[in-house]
Amino acid sequence: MQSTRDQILQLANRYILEKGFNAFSFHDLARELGIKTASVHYHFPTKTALGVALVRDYTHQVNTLREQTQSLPPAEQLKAYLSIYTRHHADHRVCVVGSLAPDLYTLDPSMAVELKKLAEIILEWVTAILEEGRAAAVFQFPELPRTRALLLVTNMLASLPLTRLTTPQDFDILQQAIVQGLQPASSSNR
Amino acid sequence: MQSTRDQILQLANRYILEKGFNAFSFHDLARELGIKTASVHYHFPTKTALGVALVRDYTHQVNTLREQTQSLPPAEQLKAYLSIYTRHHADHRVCVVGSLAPDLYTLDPSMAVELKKLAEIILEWVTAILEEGRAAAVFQFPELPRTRALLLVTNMLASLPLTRLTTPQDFDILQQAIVQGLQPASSSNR
DNA sequence: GTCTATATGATGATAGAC
DNA sequence: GTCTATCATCATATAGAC
Repeated sequence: MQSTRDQILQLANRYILEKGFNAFSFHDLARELGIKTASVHYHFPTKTALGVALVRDYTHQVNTLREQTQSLPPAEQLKAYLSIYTRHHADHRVCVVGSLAPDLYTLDPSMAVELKKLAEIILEWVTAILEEGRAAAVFQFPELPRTRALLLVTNMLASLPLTRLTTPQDFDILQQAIVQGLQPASSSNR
Repeated sequence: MQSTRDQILQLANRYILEKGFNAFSFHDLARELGIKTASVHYHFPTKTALGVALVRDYTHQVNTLREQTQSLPPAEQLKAYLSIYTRHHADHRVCVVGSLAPDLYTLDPSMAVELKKLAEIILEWVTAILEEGRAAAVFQFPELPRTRALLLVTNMLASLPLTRLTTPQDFDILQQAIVQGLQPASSSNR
């Protein structure tokens, strides 16, 4: 059985990833959960408080996934990272960073801070995967690991909104190209 | 002298790229232009009408830039494309697609249609640049041109929101890596 | 083209009863 | 924890005068 707090968090997460932080209200949450807006305010005094809790939650999930996969081979770690976006894509959603970053200047500073932390955590994780993969000779790339991580993360971040405009297949094409681009190449690489 | 209509369009464009479509109102526009909301409604009956005009405007600018640069060498054409994002980055803005695509499911269908057209136009343009560059042996890459265009465009789309979270220098690092990654390589390529 | 005035509904948030 | 009731504010939009 899920607490009301968790139900609110989960539903708000869905709204943010589907419509954006500025396009849902406490009334939307209350209606869908069969409660009143005052009850939502009991669990989260302000919308900003809800937003902060949500980003922290997401950050925690990312950290957990990293820990759970850190002893796997680099290629599997990368798969785990990419699987986040595969799931979002299947649900026609974008990711938290992709949703909130464009709205950054409309967010309360307390939310912005959490979002920046999340972005750093993701970048650091991907950088570490790439470094380990290159050291093990299962990945090959000419850039600095962090630079390649920036390329990879921006690919994934934008793949979700962009392929809602083109075609869902483009998402699979993108993920495949990213994996192949890291392959130690016979002759030419990505 | 700029018409009121054009002033509204320009200001709305700024708001969308800085805060998102769902985070500015006709009152914001009116206040900053020293007019009343009813006057804004005279030029654009609905917010959706304003949004449609805005995306069409942006599409027109992209088309113009493509035409103006189509007889230049591929590397210069690519620079022209990348310069769009360089300018947005300097202004702490995202691009139209990067701003509106995450909000897609909150937009009126008439806006969504224009946005999808814009995305296709950009992808087609970049694909053409990459094809021409590879034919002229100034670019090298193993993917299909359209696949590489997807990679390149997602890099640029997400670079603007993401580097507002990390550091502005990351934007330059990204653009440089993209250009270098297309270089016909001595040994290893991107 | 721009204004005043107004309608209508949504939004974030709070006080206090149960 | 959840409710009713209420508030102030804001948003989109329209009618009609100037």
